[in-house]
Amino acid sequence: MSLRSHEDVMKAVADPTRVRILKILEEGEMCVCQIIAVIALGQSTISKHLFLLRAAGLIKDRRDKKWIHYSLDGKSVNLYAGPVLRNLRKWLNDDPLVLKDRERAAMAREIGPIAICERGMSLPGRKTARCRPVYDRDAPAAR
Amino acid sequence: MSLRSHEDVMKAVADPTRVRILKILEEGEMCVCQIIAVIALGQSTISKHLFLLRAAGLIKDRRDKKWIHYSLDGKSVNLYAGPVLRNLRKWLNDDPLVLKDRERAAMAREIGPIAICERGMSLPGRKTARCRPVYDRDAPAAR
DNA sequence: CCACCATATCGTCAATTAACGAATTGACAT
DNA sequence: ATGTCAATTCGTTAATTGACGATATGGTGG
Repeated sequence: MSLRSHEDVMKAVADPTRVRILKILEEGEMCVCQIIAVIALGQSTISKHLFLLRAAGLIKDRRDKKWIHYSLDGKSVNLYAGPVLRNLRKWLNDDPLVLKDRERAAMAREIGPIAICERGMSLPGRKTARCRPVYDRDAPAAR
Repeated sequence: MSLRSHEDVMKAVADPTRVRILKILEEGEMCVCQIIAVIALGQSTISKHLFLLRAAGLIKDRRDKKWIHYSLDGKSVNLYAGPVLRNLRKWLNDDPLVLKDRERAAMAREIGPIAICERGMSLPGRKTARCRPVYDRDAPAAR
């Protein structure tokens, strides 16, 4: 446990997309297809993010039938993972994007993996506009 | 205080060089030329790192005569800075590179800014070999 | 034991980042 | 006022990163 593993964890939580994933996992485990639907980025992109989060010891996975469910790793081998997850739980709970993700995550949980995969890993969303919440670092501060 | 400022702080501590700087500042404030001598990277490189750490609210600066002294920012405006600094204080205290930096920092403090600047911002070091402690992410685990 | 399909991996591209040396800045001290 | 010099900013380069679409993998369920 030294600079190396510290770097892994900090780099993992330095990316807003990965933080968004961690924040929706706070509510409970989720399968990959659901995470893809909520975050609305390419499947390979999400897969890579999950790989990095797991490599950092922040999340763990479990297979159930055709689906792989990810969840926060409560007892990580990485010394730094626990405290970081505990801080995160207290933080960002009023961030607009995190809130929106939570809503979408709730929807994804209701719908369930089967229906989400059938729909091509997307959420219902509004009929007209493409509804994909994105993180824009340079967006004006929340209203 | 949301994803944006969280990102700033986490990105700041995701870089091992910046962590090394924070760890030597734990022992007390230091002027730029001393930090350069301890970390042994280019002057402009260190200056950039200090800029990012300050932008993240992790450190603050103070001018004394010709020298600018940096120190950990105990009461940062960035909500995330305090907890992160507090964690860091507990962490990495047995990392080989951090330990070596501490020795060099002690030396730099003894010598003082004046002498260090005269020496071209370097520490005495062993007579023969170029003695520059570097972080190698892929180095075999510490002996 | 085979086909399917959820997930992982690969290859590519654009954007970001960390390093360097050179040029600039600006406070101090004459 | 002005030269000095510690520190910052600039410009370049190589390495890393995040995104994508296409392809590969391997567990499930027939």
